Amino acid sequence: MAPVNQPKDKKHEKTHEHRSEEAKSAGKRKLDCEGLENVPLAKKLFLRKTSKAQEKIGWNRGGTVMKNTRAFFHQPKWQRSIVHYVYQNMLGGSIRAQLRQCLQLPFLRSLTSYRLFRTASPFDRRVTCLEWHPTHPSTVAVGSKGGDIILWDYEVLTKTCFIKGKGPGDSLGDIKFSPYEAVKLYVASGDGTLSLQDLEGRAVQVISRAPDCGHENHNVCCWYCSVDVSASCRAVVTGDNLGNVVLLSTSGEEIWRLKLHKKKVTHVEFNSRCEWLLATASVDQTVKIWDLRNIKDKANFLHVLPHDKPVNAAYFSPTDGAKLLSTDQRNEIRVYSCSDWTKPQHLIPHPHRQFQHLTPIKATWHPRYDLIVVGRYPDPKFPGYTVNELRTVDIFDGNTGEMVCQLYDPNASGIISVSFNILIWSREEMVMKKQEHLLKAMTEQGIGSRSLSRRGGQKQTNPGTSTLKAKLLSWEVEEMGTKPKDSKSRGWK
DNA sequence: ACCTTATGACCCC
DNA sequence: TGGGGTCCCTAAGG
Repeated sequence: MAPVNQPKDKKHEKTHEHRSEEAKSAGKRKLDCEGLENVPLAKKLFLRKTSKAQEKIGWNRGGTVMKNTRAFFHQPKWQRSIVHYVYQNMLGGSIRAQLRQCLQLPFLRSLTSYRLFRTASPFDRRVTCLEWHPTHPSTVAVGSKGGDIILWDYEVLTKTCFIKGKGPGDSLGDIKFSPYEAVKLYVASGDGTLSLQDLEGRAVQVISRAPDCGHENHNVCCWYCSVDVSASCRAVVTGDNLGNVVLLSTSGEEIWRLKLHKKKVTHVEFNSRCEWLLATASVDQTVKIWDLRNIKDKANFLHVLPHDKPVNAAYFSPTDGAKLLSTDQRNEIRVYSCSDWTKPQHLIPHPHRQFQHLTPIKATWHPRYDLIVVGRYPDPKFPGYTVNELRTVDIFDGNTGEMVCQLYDPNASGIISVSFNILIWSREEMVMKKQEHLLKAMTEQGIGSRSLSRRGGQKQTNPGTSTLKAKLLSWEVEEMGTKPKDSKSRGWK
């Protein structure tokens, strides 16, 4: 399935184990490691993209897979055939750059057949952030403008968990799964707190509070906008709307707080392969690369990457941590390489301009290929604009900068970035199969009939499959009984 | 059909 | 450095 706009699966590879000796002692060169052997099996098994292939061939059965996999891994390199790599790829393991390139092609071919699989609109405000579950392949955590968080397994009808937010002012800038306990989420909120939320209902732990501005309405002037967690450093970074970056221990002790940017820090991120490397992005139109071992003030960054507009995000590539993908607030996507931070390797023109009432659009990496996924917001002022230009999800090759695919489904009206609804895409044949499966479950549970009537005006494209599709597309998490009664929902147009 | 609400970024004093 | 006004121009709910 295709990441909608914010897959951010980097944490799959971001965790402790890989950042071993080499990463610790190394500089930039070590970023480019190809090592597949060190990747823990558990990680390989659960990388999101693998799930479909696994299901298809019935290999998704814990113990057996582990054994087989282990056998494969212990083959000497020279004995390995393409089968080994294909298999390894299916399991989500990291692969050599060349092979990744070669496997990318069939993946791209399958991408063109991706269709909307399921949607959910569980919030009364727009979606502001999304994170894939670190180990469960079909589960996402999604945060809203009102502070709500939903944990949703879209392969199953009734598996969700909903944490109600505080409403206005509790806008969630960013969420990250704890690398230690997957039931916990670090949450940066517009109410000024950085907290560790528990998805199983245990008490919320406030990790940090943005400085009090002294006004009546406490904290309204300062709030955290972004978070990241490093398992190996046992550290959390966060950035606020005034340009401060804070480094904390995972339990909340403040290590330092420095004003590293002139304006809002939209994104902070640890590098997955090099534990001391940190990237920050800001509306001050810069991305800065830092050496965590040596941060004193705003001037002693390793590199500045000046942009022409405010920057929404700067993500390290999950494949090797050696590239950085930035999105500005108008029409540029950039790919930088750690081999030369002085200029972007690719400057991709792309319309995704900032608008007050839209969640900022952020180009993100596919978790296993150097592919870039980004929502298009057609702009009459953008060169090449046409009147009927669609609000697609665009996919670019991160190595060439070429656009390789556009996803579009008329059922998903509006701007298809992380914005108003949660959209899950999957391969067409899988969509059919899975929708049938889910529909059967719905009928069995006697819960299929009311969703259609409640939701007028949905456009249907194919009369043959429309009923089925409409039911699943309009299916709301609300009907699973997890949505609070006082929360109004948004349906499909 | 029309109005309201929604804590973004920038410019100016 | 901070408050007020303006512009960017979506989308749902009443």
